[in-house]
This record gives sequence, C-alpha cells and structure tokens, in this order.
Amino acid sequence: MERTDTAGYDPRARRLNRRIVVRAALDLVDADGLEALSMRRLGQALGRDPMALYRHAASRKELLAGVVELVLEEVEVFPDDGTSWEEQLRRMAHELRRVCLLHPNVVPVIVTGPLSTPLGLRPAGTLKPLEQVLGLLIDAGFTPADALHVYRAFYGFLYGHILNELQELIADPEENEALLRLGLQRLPLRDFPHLRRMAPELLEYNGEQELDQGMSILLSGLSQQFAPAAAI
Amino acid sequence: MERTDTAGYDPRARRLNRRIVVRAALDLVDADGLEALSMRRLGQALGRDPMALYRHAASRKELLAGVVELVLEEVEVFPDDGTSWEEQLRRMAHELRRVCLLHPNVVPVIVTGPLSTPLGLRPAGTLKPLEQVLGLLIDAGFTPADALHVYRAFYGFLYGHILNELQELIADPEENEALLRLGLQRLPLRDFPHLRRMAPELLEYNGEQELDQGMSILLSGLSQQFAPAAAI
DNA sequence: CCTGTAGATCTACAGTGTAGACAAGAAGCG
DNA sequence: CGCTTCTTGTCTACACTGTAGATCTACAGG
Repeated sequence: MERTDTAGYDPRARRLNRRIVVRAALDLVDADGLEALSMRRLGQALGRDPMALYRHAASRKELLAGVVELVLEEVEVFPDDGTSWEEQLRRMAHELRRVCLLHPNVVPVIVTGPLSTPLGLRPAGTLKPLEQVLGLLIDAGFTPADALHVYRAFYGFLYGHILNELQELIADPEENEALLRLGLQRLPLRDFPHLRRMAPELLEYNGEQELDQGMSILLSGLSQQFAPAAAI
Repeated sequence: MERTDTAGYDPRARRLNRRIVVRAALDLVDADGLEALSMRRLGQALGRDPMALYRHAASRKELLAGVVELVLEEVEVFPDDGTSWEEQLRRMAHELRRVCLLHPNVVPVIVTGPLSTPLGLRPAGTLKPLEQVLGLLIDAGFTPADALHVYRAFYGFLYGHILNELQELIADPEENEALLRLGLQRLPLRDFPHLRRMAPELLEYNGEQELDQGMSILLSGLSQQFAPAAAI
C-alpha cells in the first residue's frame, strides 16, 4: 500500500545504507519530481523514521548530490576505440543525453548543483568525464590548453542542448499541439511575426537529431578553429 | 535597521505594487541568494505583512518568474545595425552574459524555470529574444527551419557557457588557487593524470574570452554547415 | 455622508529541515 | 557466555516555510 516499496527492497528488511537511501531518493524524484523529495516522504518510502536518513546522508543537499552522482554513474563510458575524436565526442554527447532523458527531474540539479562546489572538491565520479575528454583530446594532438577550451565548448553546448530539449517537450505531444498554437495565437502579430509562423517547425522537434546536428556544427567549427597538431 | 530599506524606497511610503514587490525580491536574491527569498523575509524587507505580497504575486513561483522577467529586461536589445548576423549574435551573447553575471543567483531559475512552462504560454518578454534572432537570421537569408536550428544551437551553447562560467569562478580567486591545487592533489594520479596537470590552465579562466572563442567556434561551424541562401 | 472595493493584516494549518537526547541492536573481545 | 562500544534507528522539539480564509482599513465614486 501507499508507497512502501518504491523499488525491489522491502522496508525493514535489513539495515539501511547509503546506496539504498540514495537509490530510493532517485526513485522518488523520478516518480514525483524534485519537490516531492522530502526527508519525511523518503523515510516513509523506506519504512523508517525520517531521522534515520541522516545516518547516511548529511543533509538534503548532500542527498541530492548523491542522487546526481548516481545518475551520472549510469552514463556508460566507452573505451577509446579507434574512431576519430569527433566521433567519440559525438557518441559521448548522445550517451549523456540518453541518461538525462531517463531522469528529467534530476537535470536541473545536475546542471545547477555543482555551482558553488569548487571543481577540486567535487566527487571523483563527476570529474571522470572531464578527465576522459581531456585524455581523448590530448591523445588526438591538442595542447592541454586547447583541450580545455574544447572541453568547455563541448560541455557547454551539450548541457545547453539538454536543457533546451527538456523545455521543448514537456507535455505529451497531443495536447502540445493545441497548446502551442493557442499560445502563439495569443502573441500580437506585429511584435512576433516570425515566431507565429513557426508553429509547424516547432512541432517537429526531434531532440536526438537536433543534438546531432548541433554537434556537427560544433565539431566542424572546432576542427576548423583548432587544428590538432598531430593526427598521428 | 535590519533590512528595512533594501533599495531606495522606504517602507510604508505608499501602496505596494507589483513592480516594487518584484524589484525587492530581486534585491533580496541578489544579496542573499535564492533560498533567502521567503515571503516572510520579503514582507519584512518591505515593511509589510507577508500576506500583503499575495495581492501582487500569485505565489512564490510566480514571484520568481517575475524576477526572471525583470532580469531579462535588463538585457539591452540593439537594433539591427548593418553588421553581419554572426557579429550580431556574438554581441547578443556577450550582452546576455553580462546581465547574468550581474545576477548570478538568478541564473539557475533563468535556465531551469521555463521547464514545464510550454513555449506558447511564456511571458512575451521571454519570447522577445527568440523573435529577434529569428528575424535576424531570416533576413540574413536562412530558411525559417534553419533559422530555428541556428537559434537552438546558439542559445544552447550560450546557456551552457553561462552555467559553466558560473561554476568556474565562485569563490574569490585568492583562496581559489589554494583550494584548487589542494583539490587536485586529492585525486589519485593514476585515475586523473591529465586533470592534475591542468592547474595552471584552470586558474587562468577568462569567461569573456572563453565565450568569445566559443562563439567563434560555433559561428564558424554554423556558416559552414548552413550557408545562408542569399547574403543580400 | 454612505457604500463598495481593493489592499493590508491576522490567525491558523500543514508541511519543511534538522538539532539533541535516548533506545535498540550489532559487533568486538574477554 | 557476559560485557562493553559503536552504529543505527527513534522520538521530541524548534524554527521555519507557503498560503487559505476571515477580518480589518482606507480610499474611490456616488
């Protein structure tokens, strides 16, 4: 009944541990959104006193950080196959997008959370992708400084795209169409002439394709702006 | 004393209105962060009962939306001068960055807020930039569909950059250096060989330059991927 | 003057994060 | 086994939060 078994573990089974708590928190956020994650509700989901959670997470913020880490662990990190650095970046982008779409409610925390957590102090899991990309680029012949620039452009664009995509397709497409047209109708024609004609294009949004296209743009710009010194 | 006059209006002076309330909310967020914005504190800042605010903002969420709108109004929108669309996009990017850096605490809401607010229903102020960019690109010879793609790539990258920049320079640079080095030291050398050598590069971050460089990359990719049909 | 109405206030409720004291239970060791 | 120690869970309590609903106040138009 209620919300006792959010996943597979039945409550009171055995002692809590951090994994279980964070996992349950993620389930709760996935199911009911960020605001639904309160210590009391989470305690209830686990069949424990809310205060029990504090043995495994220092605070709500810290718990959320754990949730982010857990989500990022879902990102599959592929070994360096032989393909070009461009193709590898492209694949990593799609992979991160995939995971983010599985946990849309967590995305705001992912992109916004590490604010005010200085880079050096972040959990190792969060830094792993950075290291990987740097290695990839340096191996491809970039100087360390350029690799850093490329990394920033890459992740900047990627995060930006994911945010945009989540904004674009919230409601189900059915009522989305009506809503969009109605919304556009509301705009004064003289102030928004172009936007009002965009309804068909706005409805045909395809996130994967859009990301791929964006990546093409970015990568083509990248390899034009920074030519890697040695292509082996 | 306390926090009665956050700006220039003294409390009890005359009747409240939405402008005053939202303005005070922005001041509060700028000064003490997002979490400091509560109806009670805001009421106190204005010398009124907290409940009075509900006559001018339907809820805390709606109040925050007003704050975002207010910030975005600070973005100066330049008329179409003769320069190329690339230069105009570049200038708009710098302008948005400038405003966001003036209100870093609001940025999470800016990039995250419009989630779950379907495009058609957003306040006109938020849609103005979209319309402007579309017009600019279409005038430059892009098809509407391509203009939309370019817009998405542009704003995706821009938002991503701003988020990244805010993450990079939170603390004051003085203690940032020590902290960064200490943080990097903590990482195991075998897992993070590149990152650990990056300290000097990481310390020389220049957001404006980084954005400009990123824009160059993006724009160069853009004009290579989509050739505007007619350059007039 | 009186009255209608919009604005401001008061009270109250359900919910929040979490500090601090305490109990129950597992684990180590003789 | 008993005894101690440390970890984990529970309970109570406090200072907050957003906001619904009723009530009071002040100003508008007649």
